[in-house]
Amino acid sequence: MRCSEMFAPTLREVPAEAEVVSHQLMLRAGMMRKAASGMYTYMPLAWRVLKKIMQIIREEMDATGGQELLLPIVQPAEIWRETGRWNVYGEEMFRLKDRHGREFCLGPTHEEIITALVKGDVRSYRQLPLLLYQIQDKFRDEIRPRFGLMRGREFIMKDLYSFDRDEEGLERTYKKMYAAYTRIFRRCGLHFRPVEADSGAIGGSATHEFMVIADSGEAAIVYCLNCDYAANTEKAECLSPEHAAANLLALEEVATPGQRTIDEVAKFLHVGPERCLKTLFYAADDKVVGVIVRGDHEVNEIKLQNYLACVHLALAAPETVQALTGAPTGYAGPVGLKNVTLLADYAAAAVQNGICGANREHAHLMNVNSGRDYEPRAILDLRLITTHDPCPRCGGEVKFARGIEVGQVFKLGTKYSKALDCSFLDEKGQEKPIVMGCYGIGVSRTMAAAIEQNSDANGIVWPVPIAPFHVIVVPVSVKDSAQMDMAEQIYRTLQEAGLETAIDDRDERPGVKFKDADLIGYPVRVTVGNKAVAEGTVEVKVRRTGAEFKYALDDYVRQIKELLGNLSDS
RNA sequence: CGGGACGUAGCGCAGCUUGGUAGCGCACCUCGCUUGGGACGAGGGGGCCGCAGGUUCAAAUCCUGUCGUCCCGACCA
Repeated sequence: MRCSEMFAPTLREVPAEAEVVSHQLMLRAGMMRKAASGMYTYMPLAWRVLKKIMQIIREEMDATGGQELLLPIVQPAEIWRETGRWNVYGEEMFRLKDRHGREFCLGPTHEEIITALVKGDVRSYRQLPLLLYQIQDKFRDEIRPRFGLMRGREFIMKDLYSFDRDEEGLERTYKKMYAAYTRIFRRCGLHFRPVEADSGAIGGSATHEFMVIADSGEAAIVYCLNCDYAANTEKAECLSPEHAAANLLALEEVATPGQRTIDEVAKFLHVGPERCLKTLFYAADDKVVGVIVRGDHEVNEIKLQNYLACVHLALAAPETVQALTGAPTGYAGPVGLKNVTLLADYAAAAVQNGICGANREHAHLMNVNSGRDYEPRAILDLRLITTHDPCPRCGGEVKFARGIEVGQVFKLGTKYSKALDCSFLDEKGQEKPIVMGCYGIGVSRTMAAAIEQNSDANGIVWPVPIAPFHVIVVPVSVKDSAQMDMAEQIYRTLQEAGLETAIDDRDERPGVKFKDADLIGYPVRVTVGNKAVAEGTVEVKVRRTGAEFKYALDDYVRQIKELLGNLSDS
């Protein structure tokens, strides 16, 4: 590729709209432009990267027995109504009507339509297992698109759906896909971690997310320093603490004028926040529930929602709290509360002689004990894990990290096959629902995640396997025919050797070309200037390390290949 | 959906308070000069100031509405 012909308009300045580094650099490197909020055009350089990522995915999916197909983007409402998700998906789904007034959506995911397909054409256990996948654009009308490709409204996704005859089959498929995902992200050159996750709206049982570790990630994960446990904090289990016997003191009301928050109350009464009980009220669909956690803990709404099996969950309005407790927010407590279901977190119920709101303004209760002073409907794990918690597997120390979710593997079970009546006949002629799994990879997000993880002050530092080109040849002056002849010669030779090579034949000053090369992130740069011509050597600079080498004319191809190989391994 | 901010040339911005018909840097075009990390000189092209109303002799500037974009939030009483 000749840079003089390449459509990759680079920008010196950072567009004001870009916040995260991947977004800034892709705009600056001339890789993408915005069409609308959350919707982007992928320009040639980005498309080369995306094709490489997709190629890696295809190879690994095919190796696992997957077969690629292409499903419609526009899907009829009918099949979504059958699974109940036409309503569950809510505002996040792009909806449209055809000229006859029939309803459709732009596919946010494809479980429905693929299940409908398989239902029509799979009859026998002999046709199972079946692994079908597709790579294409998906649409989700995010509340708030942000961070460029990280959370777009149109994005490229790979989805594989598996159809097995039973749970054992699903388990085998799941393990194969998990292994394939590990290979895919490793091949992309990413630093990542699979974590246990919550299955969320899609439903199903076991699920893992593949997280690219990056501080800009939207997801918080927790991992154990001792064993290989790692989980999304939404999912991470908190163990029930050991119950220690203690002297239960008499309940006592104290005046706490103007002290509303846990911090204020704890400081005012000279106790740690772990002695306090935080009582929150949630509106769960059309009911209200009270949730008690320790003062230094936070409610995990995912766990709460899963327990309640509700569709909508949000903190109750202050007026609701006032009506239930008879006090303004800040003075709520479980003691004496009627007419509301109370749930307590393990750690909260274990607090002895604790402190909580008295359900009267400017007053709190001391020496509150679960079982004596209040009786929750249930005591369970309802909070977010902290770094003070032990690893739920081995008891070791846990740490937090942030991650970008680039892939997720799900055991769906029979949720969709039952809803859509997708079944097969086994050897005995018995009809059974197909057991499903689904496995997604955010392709465009993976590209962004790769940049989040691989950039410096000068621009992108592509991992070799997904770099748009391997090598850029930069003649210092295109007006110098000796330089140009040598550059062209090297360019042709590298191409013939199978390396994806670009030559910056633009009539620009060398500084401009070097800056652009760094920005775009070619892993290896060959500079052809007077020195190279005079010495008859090939000057090579490695983008990632900045290391420079001089190679002999009869050996540089091998050397560059070796360099690229070493870069891929690290 | 709530809060904040912003829409002026491809990009980054000034001008708006104190209305008088638009400017700077980069990019782009031409010529010269230059060529090892975003040169320099000269000349040039490009904007109905997001859009629609209103006020006014006159609106980028004031008012109203609307659309778009970005950030924070939609959570811990």
